[in-house]
Amino acid sequence: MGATKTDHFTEKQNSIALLAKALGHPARVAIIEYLLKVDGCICGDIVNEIPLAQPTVSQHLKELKNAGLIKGSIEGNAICYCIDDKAILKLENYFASITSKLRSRKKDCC
Amino acid sequence: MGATKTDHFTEKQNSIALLAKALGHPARVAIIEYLLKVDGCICGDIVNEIPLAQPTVSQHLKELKNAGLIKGSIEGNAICYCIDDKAILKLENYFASITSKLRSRKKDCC
DNA sequence: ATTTTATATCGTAATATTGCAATATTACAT
DNA sequence: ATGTAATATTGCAATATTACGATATAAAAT
Repeated sequence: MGATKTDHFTEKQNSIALLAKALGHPARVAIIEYLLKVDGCICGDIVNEIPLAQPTVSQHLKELKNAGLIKGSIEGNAICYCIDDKAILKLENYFASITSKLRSRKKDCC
Repeated sequence: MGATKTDHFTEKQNSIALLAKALGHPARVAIIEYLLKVDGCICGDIVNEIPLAQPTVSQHLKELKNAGLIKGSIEGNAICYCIDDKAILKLENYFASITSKLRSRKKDCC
């Protein structure tokens, strides 16, 4: 069938999966890292930094935006994209809570 | 064409994307959370906890294992799965380094 | 030896993703 | 008004993912 059965899982599980999925492609990881490197918004030139054709980059940007990982606002004839801190923080908190639970684990395993 | 161009990105970008992709499905997030809840290895009964058919769960387990997020070892006629701490730690560190850079960001944006 | 239990693999259908050429849109500059 | 630059959308081909029934495997229990 091929369509994810999101209705069987909790909202939190779905939202984490959505964010993770958006970062599940190296081009999108590279975009995030580039936005981080330029320290703030970036108007234009993302396309030149990512080794993929312009429509493909545009599509990846759209997916990052849909997932809430980046925000974009029109700035003249360019577009200003930047990381949405909240989403990254959500991921950090999630993994931090997992590692904290792992550290307090009693049983040693595997 | 539909095949990810991994060769254009750094190894780190690819490895983060691989881990993120593995968590890019709510069933796999649910599996990780269940392994966390039972505090250690879990031999059997993962299938009963995830609302999907047994072959589907088995496939998701395989993907988590391929990505290095879980380890599995045969334990009689059952199989013992548990979280691989290193992978989760890698993700936590990655997002922590991003948020730390975000916090020290000069420009306020968007 | 046979049955049961736990898990994996195969085959396959439905759907999603990836990538890009072609084209459209939109704002700015001339 | 026309041209240019930046980005988005459309359409499509190649490939990947998701899900599951059927079947295989392998250890434990009877």
